Order: sequence, then C-alpha cells, then structure tokens
Amino acid sequence: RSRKKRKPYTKQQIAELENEFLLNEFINRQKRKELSNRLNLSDQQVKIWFQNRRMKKKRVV
Amino acid sequence: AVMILRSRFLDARRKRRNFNKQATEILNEYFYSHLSNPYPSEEAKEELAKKCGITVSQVSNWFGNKRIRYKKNIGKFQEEANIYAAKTAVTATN
DNA sequence: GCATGATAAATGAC
DNA sequence: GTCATTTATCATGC
Repeated sequence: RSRKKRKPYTKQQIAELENEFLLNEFINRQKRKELSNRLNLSDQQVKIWFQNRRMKKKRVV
Repeated sequence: AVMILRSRFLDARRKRRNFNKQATEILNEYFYSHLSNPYPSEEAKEELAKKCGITVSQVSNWFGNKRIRYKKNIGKFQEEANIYAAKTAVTATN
C-alpha cells in the first residue's frame, strides 16, 4: 500500500476549512460530509485537516 | 486577497535564518554518531537545543529534514558522514 | 541556482 | 482523539 502524495489545498478550500474551524474546532460527521462534498475533498481529508489544525493552534505560543 | 497577503505576512516563522556553524556541528555530530537510529529522545532534544541555542521544535525540524534528505541521497552526504565519523572516532580514543 | 529551515498533507503508534 | 513522524512544498539565504 503506497503512500498518498501530499497535495496542497487551494486557497478556497483552506478558507472554508478555516471558517468552519472558527465555528467549532471539532467537526461532526454530518458537517464533515457536507463540507468534504462541497470542497471536493474526501471525508478522511477533512478529518485529518481538523486534527492538524488543532495541533497547529496548540503550537502557536 | 488582503487576507491572503496578511496571513502570509503574519507567517513570520517562515522567515528563515541559518543556524550558526557551531550549532550545526553539534547537530551533525549527534546525527552521524547515531546513524543507525537518528531519533533523539525528548531529553536529548532538550539538551541539544540548549547546547545549540535553539528551540526543541527547531531541533525536531532539523532532524526531520536531515533524516529524509540523507535517506534520499546518501551519496551526497558521504563526505560529510566521513568527516563526522572521523571526528567522533578521535574523541572516542581520547 | 540549490541549500536550508519551517510549514502543510498524510501516516501510524497509542 | 493526541502527537511524533514522513513527505512534499514553501520561502528565504547566499
């Protein structure tokens, strides 16, 4: 099983993800599904993005 | 558009500055003397950070970059590896 | 022009 | 879920 190549997201995708992150840092399945569908990202990608985003927030000291 | 420019401007952490030669020496010494397992523990990272005058995160970044770039092109680092191998060999005999 | 440090996707341990 | 990583990409130094 080969590793998926890292692909940077577009400004539009990031903007919408950030906007949702402001509303709630933990996204539920429902919103995750609708958001991933709208942004042409997989459900898994949105989930991972929120995880990484929470780590990033913590990292800023 | 303004937000994009602002976010990039605020991303000052990316304003990179090279480490001084002494810090690089210390990091390379550790890396090449632990080449079989170049994963310093949290305590080792803190010690390296203190010696080098950088943060623990910067130590982690350095090892992350070093591991992948070494693995990707061992030949390019061969000379460097020999230098530090000899250096640690000398200190070991003393 | 690449070397280098930092950050952004993606994986895996736990 | 967190979190240390791997990997590609970005931004800067020189």
